[in-house]
Amino acid sequence: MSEPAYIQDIGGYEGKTVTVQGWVADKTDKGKLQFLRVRDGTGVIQATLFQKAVPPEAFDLAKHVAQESSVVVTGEVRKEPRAPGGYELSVSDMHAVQLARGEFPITPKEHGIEFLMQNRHLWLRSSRQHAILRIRATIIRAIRNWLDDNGFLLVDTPILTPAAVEGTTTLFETDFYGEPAFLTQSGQLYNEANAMAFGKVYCFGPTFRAEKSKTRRHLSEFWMVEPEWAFGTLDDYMNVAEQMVSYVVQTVLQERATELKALERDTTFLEKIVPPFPRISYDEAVEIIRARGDANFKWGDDFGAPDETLISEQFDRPVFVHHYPTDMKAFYMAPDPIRPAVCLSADLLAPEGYGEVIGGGQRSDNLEYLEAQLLKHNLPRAPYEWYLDLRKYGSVPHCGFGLGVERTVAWICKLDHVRETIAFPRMLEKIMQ
RNA sequence: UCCGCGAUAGCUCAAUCGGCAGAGCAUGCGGCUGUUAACCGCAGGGUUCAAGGUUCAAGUCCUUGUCGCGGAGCCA
Repeated sequence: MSEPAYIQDIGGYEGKTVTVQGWVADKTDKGKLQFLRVRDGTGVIQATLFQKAVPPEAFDLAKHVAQESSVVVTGEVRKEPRAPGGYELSVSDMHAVQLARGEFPITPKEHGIEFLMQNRHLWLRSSRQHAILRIRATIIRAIRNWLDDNGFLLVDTPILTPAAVEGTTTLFETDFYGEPAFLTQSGQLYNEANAMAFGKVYCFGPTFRAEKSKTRRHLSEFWMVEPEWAFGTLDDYMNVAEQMVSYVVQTVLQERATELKALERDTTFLEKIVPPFPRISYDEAVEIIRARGDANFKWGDDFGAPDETLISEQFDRPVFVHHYPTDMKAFYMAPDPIRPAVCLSADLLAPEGYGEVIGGGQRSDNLEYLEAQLLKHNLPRAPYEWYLDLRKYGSVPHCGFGLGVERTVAWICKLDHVRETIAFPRMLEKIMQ
């Protein structure tokens, strides 16, 4: 038996005979000549079988093998400009591991989204999904690398939580030994405890929101990275976030050019993603909306999707919108000391209409203010007692933010919908595979 | 939760005014030594989402329901 090889390394085997183990992605029958496109998860290579060059059983197999049958193909690696990828396998022998039973649902032709989502477990085998999920993996690795290299310690926060962080209507409830427990909406409050212990920390994990949101930017289960650090201010947060996001985008440009090209992503937009990012206040954002969109937009209202698009369209880079009205944001956001009606928060809006990819800001370090905020938001004190402790024992200014992985992937890949950015999306009231 | 659109062959879709259920792709068989969205020929393939109603006649019109898609609100 010849040397086993992965398709991604095939260029290093030119002139040698190798064995590729994979699946039949596609084929062309030319009579006495068969072309198979074989996929092994690392890539696709064209395997060419001439009738007189292979055993009769192998040729018969190639002629009749159905799409997505698993096969082992042995042949000589040849440089071949006519083949996709530039290399081709001149097959000397081939056998099947398992012949696909019946027709593979996902053909090289077009399909509707409903059908594709029903067959998500099989759709993952297609080249477009490969490109997206490889870029996702690179984005996650780049985020981790940047944080690890910049002094942030990974301290993961719990997924099962006893109480709501920001209200209860959007929580998934579970039965925890007979007591209600909720799937986490954010690691934020725990992050603050960790930041007071370790200085600079981050958590990275799944997050759950039972929101009745049925849009192209919402998932019920999504991944979020949340850095949090002591002695950090609103400006520090924006500096860190723009460095991290720029690093992520540049890493994808360097390492995933093939995948971006497969997605037909215009990378000129991505190449511009370098610090500094423009920063505007909520007040200024309202002016933009009033001037170019809704003239009657009320100060204190949250931005809708069209408003966010309008704002982000004014810039060629992601834009921070800071100093939101205090009443609009979570109870723990620090109010501006000079103008308490606004708080030291900022969201990062991605370009090209992708909306909010980061939310964050400076947290209040004041015990009395937080006690008052709990009352104002009708939150019970007992579950937050430990959180208030953080303001009793060496409270310091601190800040942090949360970046939504799926929205970031959708933006960088320029996808219509976040459902393709994760292998098995969990969407509103829908859980299939 | 609200608004809009849709459901016909395995898939993507067509079917005029209410009048014989169609195409392309996929599949099967045959042909072809450079295909790569191949090409050429032949063949098979239908509870028109469900239930009810109007009609001589319903894929088409009406009612209800189910599911899907798009958008809004809310959020990352």
